[in-house]
Amino acid sequence: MRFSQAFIRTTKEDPGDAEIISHKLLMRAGMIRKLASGIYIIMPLANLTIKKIENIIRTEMNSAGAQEVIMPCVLPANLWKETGRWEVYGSEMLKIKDRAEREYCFGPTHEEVITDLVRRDIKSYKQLPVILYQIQTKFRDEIRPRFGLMRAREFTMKDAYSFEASQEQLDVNYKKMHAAYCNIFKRCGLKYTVVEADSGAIGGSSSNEFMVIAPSGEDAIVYCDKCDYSANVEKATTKIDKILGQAEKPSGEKPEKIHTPGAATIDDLSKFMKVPKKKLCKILFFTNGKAANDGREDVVALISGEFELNEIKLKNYLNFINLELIPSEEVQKRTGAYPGFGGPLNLNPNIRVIADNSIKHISDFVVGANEKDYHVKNVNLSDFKVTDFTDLMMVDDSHPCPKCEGTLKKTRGIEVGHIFKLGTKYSTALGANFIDENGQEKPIIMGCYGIGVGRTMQSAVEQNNDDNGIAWPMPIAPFHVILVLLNCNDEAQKNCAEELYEKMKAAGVEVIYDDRNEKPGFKFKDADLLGIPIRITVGRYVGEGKVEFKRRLAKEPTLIGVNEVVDIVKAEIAKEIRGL
RNA sequence: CGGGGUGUAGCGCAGUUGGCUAGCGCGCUUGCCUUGGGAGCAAGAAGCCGAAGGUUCGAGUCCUUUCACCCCGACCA
Repeated sequence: MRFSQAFIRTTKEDPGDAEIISHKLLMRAGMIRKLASGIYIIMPLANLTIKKIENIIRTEMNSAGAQEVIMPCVLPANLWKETGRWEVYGSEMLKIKDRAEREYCFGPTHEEVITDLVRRDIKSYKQLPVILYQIQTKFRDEIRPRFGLMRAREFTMKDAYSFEASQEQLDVNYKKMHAAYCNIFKRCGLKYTVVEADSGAIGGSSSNEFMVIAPSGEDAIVYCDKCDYSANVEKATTKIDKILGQAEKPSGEKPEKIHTPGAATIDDLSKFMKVPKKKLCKILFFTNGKAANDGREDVVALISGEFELNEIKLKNYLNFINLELIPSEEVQKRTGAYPGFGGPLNLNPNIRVIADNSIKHISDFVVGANEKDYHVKNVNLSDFKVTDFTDLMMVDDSHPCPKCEGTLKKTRGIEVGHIFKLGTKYSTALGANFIDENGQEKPIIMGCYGIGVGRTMQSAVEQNNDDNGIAWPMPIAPFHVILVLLNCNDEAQKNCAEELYEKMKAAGVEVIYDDRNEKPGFKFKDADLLGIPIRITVGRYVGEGKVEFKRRLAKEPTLIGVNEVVDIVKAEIAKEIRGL
């Protein structure tokens, strides 16, 4: 490709609406353009990278035994109503109607469609297992799109679905997919980690996320400094007894009301009463948010003041679709607690009280008195009712590893892939059954596996850049080589560059040839911004039969012979693409 | 949806207490000049100041409504 003819427009300045480096660089390099909030145009240069990522995904999926299909992006409502997700998925689903007022949505995910497909065509265990995948456009009407392709509303996703006759088969396929994902992200040149994850709205039993480590990541993850444990904080656990110790025997002293004027937060109260945070009982008030006459349920959550409450864990435990805080002005009426000075004593008798396991590890603790400016000390578990104990705590940096004697470290990640063991959630809902070897009808067991293609591209930029621009990993670079002709008016240089361009093309090297009549500095800046891994500069050494070879992140170029260029370049490319 | 902010040329921005002809930088066009890290000079094109309504002799500027976009939170590949 000649740069002079390429549809590439770079800018010197950062766009006004980009926040993170990868978004700025993709915009400045002219690789993506915004059409509307969360809706982007993939420009020709970015498309080359996208296609490379897709092909890496394809080869890995195919070699894991998956078969590519293409499902529609406009999906009829009836399937979604069958599984109940027409309502559950909520306003994130873009719903549309055709001319006959029939309802559709723009597919946010494809479990319903693929399960419907399979239930029609698979009847016997002999047809199982099977894995299908597609690379296709999804639309999710995100509450808040941001960071360019990182959280777009319209985006390209590779979604794969596996169908099995037994849990063992699912385990095998899940492992295959796990391995394929590792290969994919490795080949894309990403530094990533696999974490235990919450399965969220998709559902299912266990799941893993593939996280690209980056400070701009939207997810907090923890990993052990000694073993291989790592998890999304949404899911992470720890050893509470290593933090809090075992509960001491209650002192036997009676609960006693204490005047604590203005001490409405854990920090204030801890200082005021000179009691460690862990011996304060934090109380929070949640609801599933429905209207009072429409199945609304309020709950009270308790946790030691040492910890933060993990709302995801609570939401999952309660099996709520929605979890929100009760507005503080309504807390008293609905729960019997006084906000700021709330406690588990004398709550409304029919309200559910869910306590974090940490409460079991403390004794003679302090709770709110449900009265302004008062708390109660010397309280123990026997003094109030708890409906259920469960794990509700938010694991944090330096907490103990749940699996070994190590310590957890916290960092941030970008979720580029997510794999789930779905089980029979969708097959049961849609009646996707098969006959097993004993003639018994059973629901098909399923797994599903997603990769954000655009997000993967942008993550690669987020991890591979410097002050001058992008530095693409070789396997996903839009071009491997940028050939820079420094002075268009110099016949010797021009002839040399033209000849090299033709030779490289003939040798199958993916090369962009900067033949524009611009000054050298201008061209170098663009070459760096675009992030092409190898730069060949045709300049002042042409007379000596030499040109300059420079890797994108190298400080200085090295001189190589004009006749060596093709071989050197090909070797360099092969090394990195094969090496990964 | 709650909170905060921004809409002025393709991009990045300035425009004060309302004032006459709306500016700057980058980019774009033409010419000259120039060729090792986003050169210089000259000439030029390009704007319904997001939209609608209002106040006023007069609105980019004040008021009302509305739309779009961005940031912080809950959601996700």
